[in-house]
Amino acid sequence: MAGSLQDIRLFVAAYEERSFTAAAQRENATQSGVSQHIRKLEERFRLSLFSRDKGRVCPTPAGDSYYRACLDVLRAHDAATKAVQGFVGGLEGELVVGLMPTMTRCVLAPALARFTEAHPNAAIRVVEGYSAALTQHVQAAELDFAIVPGTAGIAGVKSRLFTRTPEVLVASVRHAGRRNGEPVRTRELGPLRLVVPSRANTRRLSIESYFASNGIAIERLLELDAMLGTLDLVGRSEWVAVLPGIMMAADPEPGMHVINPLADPPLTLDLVLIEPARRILSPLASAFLGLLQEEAARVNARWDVPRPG
Amino acid sequence: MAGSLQDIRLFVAAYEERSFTAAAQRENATQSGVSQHIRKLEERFRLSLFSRDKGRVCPTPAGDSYYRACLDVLRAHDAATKAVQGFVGGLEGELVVGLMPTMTRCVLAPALARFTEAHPNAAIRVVEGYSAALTQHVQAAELDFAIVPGTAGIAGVKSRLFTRTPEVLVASVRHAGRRNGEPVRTRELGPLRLVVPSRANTRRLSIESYFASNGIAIERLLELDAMLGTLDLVGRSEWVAVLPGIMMAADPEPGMHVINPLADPPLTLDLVLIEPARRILSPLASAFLGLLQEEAARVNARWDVPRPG
DNA sequence: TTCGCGCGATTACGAATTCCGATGACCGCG
DNA sequence: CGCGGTCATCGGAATTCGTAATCGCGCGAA
Repeated sequence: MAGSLQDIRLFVAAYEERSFTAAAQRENATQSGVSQHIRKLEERFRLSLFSRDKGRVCPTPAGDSYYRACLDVLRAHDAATKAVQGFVGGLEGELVVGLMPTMTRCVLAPALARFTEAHPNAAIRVVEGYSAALTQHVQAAELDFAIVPGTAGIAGVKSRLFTRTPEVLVASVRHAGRRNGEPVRTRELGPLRLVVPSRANTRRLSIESYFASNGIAIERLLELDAMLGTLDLVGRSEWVAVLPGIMMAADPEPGMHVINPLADPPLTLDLVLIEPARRILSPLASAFLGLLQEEAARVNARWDVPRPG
Repeated sequence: MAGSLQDIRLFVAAYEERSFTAAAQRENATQSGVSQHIRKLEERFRLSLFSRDKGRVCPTPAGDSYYRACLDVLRAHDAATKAVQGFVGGLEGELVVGLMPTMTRCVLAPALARFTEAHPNAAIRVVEGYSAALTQHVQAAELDFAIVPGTAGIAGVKSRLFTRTPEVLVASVRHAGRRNGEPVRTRELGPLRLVVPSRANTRRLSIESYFASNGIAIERLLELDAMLGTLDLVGRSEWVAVLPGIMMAADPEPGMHVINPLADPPLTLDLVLIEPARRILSPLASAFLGLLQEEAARVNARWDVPRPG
């Protein structure tokens, strides 16, 4: 009842060769097969595609028209095949990972680009969130894994160090008297207007204790959980913030911020990988994790202090 | 090895329904069949088109891409089917007819238009020629039929009257003092500069004898076998010609010629249909002949003289 | 004219494919 | 834990497909 591609292939061959026999050879079939297929078409359409008299086969007007249309079909089929071939190679499957904004700002994009390139037929979904929400999702095994700030162990969640990144001081280029990139000594810091995350955020505690134990005066404290808002405020005012270096490697608005790693002593942030304890990382998850780790290392290298000697 | 349209149909249905079972119902197949077809595709491409986990099928990126390409294939196939459906109805076959210029000037075009409309899948070829050549081709059975001026019987050729058309006097609108269309009496004709066909043409004899037996003076005689040239010459000079009315019903350059049927007595030309004696007219040939005859009658009516009373 | 020769149509039969129905595994839900 | 839904799988039936052999026809050579 319904047409098949073989009909069309053989018809096209017969049309182009002007011979059933030649068409059969070209298409690795037999003259009889070609004849049958074309007869099937003619019966379905209730009209003849070829005129067979005088020993030669030559197309009728309907055959001419059908031939041109059939070329489109074959071209489309070829295109479909080629389209899908672009997805071969690489791993397959689905992947959902949770990342905190610290990771999504600089590291995610290049890792994602390499991942989709290497595994075109993998479906990946990234959810951005803070540690509490991400940990919860990992517990529920709704995420293959997540990257969060180092925390205490949690039931049902397996964790290990993902990377360590220096915390950096971020200030406006117009108000800070420092050169971008060079380490800043704590004793050189005057009284600061400091933007910090809320107490729900793990980093808040370490930042406060760092400033306290190094005797740095804090002129004012502003609690802000919005990362984009923090960066904007810092860029336009005398407020400064302490942020993970891994997210400040590339400034989307160059020249707006001055970024200086905290040195003497340094303050670092540990990012840990958490995954559902009951599962093991899928090959796809491992692949993406590897890429994330490579990109994280590349970005962290930006803040490597040249050692003396 | 090679893809089939059924693969594509079922894949598309499964993609759109997001369910093998629903796809099977839609395509009048079984869930098992759908599953097998899609597995076949996936094995050929060596990648998965659907992700089957958690009880639902959802397309992979490759599946998405393949789906879009498959729509093009199905559209193209539909277009091919519809294209050929435009040719159903009417007769089929091949037809070669021979016509003299007398027929091709006014009668052929409308007959051809109606013919191709009514029999879209028929292949028709018209060869233009003069009676000798056409008769020869009919003898050789290379033509289904031909229309030629009435002649004596010829071996191997069956003939019968096709139509009778009045001969008309054609002159330049600038040199003739007559109104277009009205009959001209022989005695009103002064000495003429007359263009005639060569002696090979059947009409030459009848034209000469007509002028002789009606005592019309011929100032000069010009032998011209080129029909287009004759018309052009007549349109631009004092030369006149006698031509079959059936070919002068529509003047391609209106206002150039004055055309007057010869009356008192009238001169007419008999056109006869000739066909190979050993064959009978194919249905296609009959159909075209009928149309030619209708159009000839319509054109001849242009010269009907309103009868008194 | 007659005789091959080439080409397509037709037929019958064996092979391959497709299709179907039943069964099994899996998941979410009650 | 059973229930209803899904898809995968399997074996056999039905269909399609390819093949070989044969026939008819037109053409060209003898």
